Amino acid sequence: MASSQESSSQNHPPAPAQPLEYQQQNDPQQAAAYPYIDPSVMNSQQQQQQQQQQQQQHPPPPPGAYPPQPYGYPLMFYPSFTPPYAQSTPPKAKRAQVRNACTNCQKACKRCDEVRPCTRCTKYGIPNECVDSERKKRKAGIKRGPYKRKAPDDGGVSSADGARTLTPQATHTPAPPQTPVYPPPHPYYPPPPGQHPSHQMIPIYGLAPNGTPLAMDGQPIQFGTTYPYPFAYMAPGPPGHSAPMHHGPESTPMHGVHPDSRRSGDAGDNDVKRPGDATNGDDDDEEAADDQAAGHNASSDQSHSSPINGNSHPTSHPHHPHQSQEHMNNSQPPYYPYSHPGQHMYEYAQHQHQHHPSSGYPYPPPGVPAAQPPPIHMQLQPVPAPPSSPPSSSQQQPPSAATKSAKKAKTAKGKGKTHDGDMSMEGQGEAAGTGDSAKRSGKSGKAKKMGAADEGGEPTQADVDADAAAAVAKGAGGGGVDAVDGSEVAQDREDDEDELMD
DNA sequence: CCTTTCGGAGGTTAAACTGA
DNA sequence: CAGTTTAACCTCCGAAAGGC
Ligand SMILES: [Zn+2]
Ligand SMILES: [Zn+2]
Repeated sequence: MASSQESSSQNHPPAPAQPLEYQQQNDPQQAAAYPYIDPSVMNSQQQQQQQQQQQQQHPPPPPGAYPPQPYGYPLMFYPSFTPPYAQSTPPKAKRAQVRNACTNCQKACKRCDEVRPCTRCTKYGIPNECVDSERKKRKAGIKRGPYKRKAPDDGGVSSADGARTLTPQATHTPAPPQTPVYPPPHPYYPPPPGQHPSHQMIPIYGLAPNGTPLAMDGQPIQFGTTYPYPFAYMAPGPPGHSAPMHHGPESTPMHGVHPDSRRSGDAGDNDVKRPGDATNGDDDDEEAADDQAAGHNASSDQSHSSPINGNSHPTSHPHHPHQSQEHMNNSQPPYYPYSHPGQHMYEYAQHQHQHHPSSGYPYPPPGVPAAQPPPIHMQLQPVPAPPSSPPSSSQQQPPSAATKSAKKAKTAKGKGKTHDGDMSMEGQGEAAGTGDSAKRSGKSGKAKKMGAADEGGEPTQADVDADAAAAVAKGAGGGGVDAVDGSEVAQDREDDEDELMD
């Protein structure tokens, strides 16, 4: 089964009507859009863990329990959820995510895949530069408060100290007393030990022409009212396909938290204190510390802190403030200037120093048809050097390189976007990052297009040409990105750290 | 129009806890 | 010590800003 998809599917209810991107997974030709992760690609540990998780959450249905699915993918619903097809905007399927993006993709903040060289690098003709990004080891020794334990009976979660938290169901379902109660379609699989009945899943055997989910008996499953057995339990997809075996809030790693409420403090229980809150040090403090490290003052950060996150957003995602702060643990020297109190210091750093490598990449390289990428497991062979592309000696410049220099110049100028404070910081960062940009300079500063289209995008000829040019420019230098790229991140980090030290 | 920026949603998984 | 819970760490989508 698709690794990331598998495990991640626990977090989010895939939509009955699969968004195009995700549907494409069924289409070998478009598999790369949302890569199907070949099990063979994932390491045994992954598989093991996934299996483990699956089994923890729900016992697999007996073989042949379900008739063949008209759709290879699961359909499930949260309680009281208006069926997606009844909504104007179908919910998004869960996003597939690789375990570890390659450095190029990471820098570009673009989708990578499990194979190496990754599809993207391959497409850009820089397979040899495709190396796994380094993953930071998780901090150990961080104390947490007592864990909440699930209360099997009431659908609630009780904390060790007696505090109670609502489960997703409780949170998202008003649970009107007079709401009709439907018996679970038969067959269904009993919830795992200790799991609340409301977590049971309904097998959906298909969809009526109008999109109504059908139970095994062919009868439409009622939605739109509180449904006691709201979760669809999708039968496994056809052989060779990765149909998640289970879904639903309970199966998410965030246990008992609706996917939409994962951000702590959401789900209406803002008062519930995370265990970490008690022991982990104050978020604000951390942020402040971070700010300091970043040469900021807290207030400015605050001001630019996302309107959604911190300040005005009515339905702010409380988790985000937290998420952002998690990067600011003062116990750990920041790698980057966190001019953004927000999360994604990684990406942010990238933005600061690299200006989206992606934009520097020709996509696909000249001469390479922009057609559908092959399925991942077939993407191992590097794209032959594009005919029109001069750099025969070296590969094309990675997306990053081309744009970086040009951009850096810009940014350094103080080109401000919306957040002045940030920008100023960014400016500093840029300045500091000069070394890097210098390294990258010498390449054409021409910015290329890729942006939105990105993975699936079709680069214009101009882009391609530009990239080619860039590649040439760079190619002369030899070295290639791999030298630069591989160490780029580390280098950047070092730079940043140095800055911070000051 | 195109590229870049970056806010932030969402996924993964290892460390902390917990109960047996 | 295995199972559970939590959050640290990470990916990358997609809208908005800015430049040409
Ligand atoms: Zn990649
Ligand atoms: Zn790669």
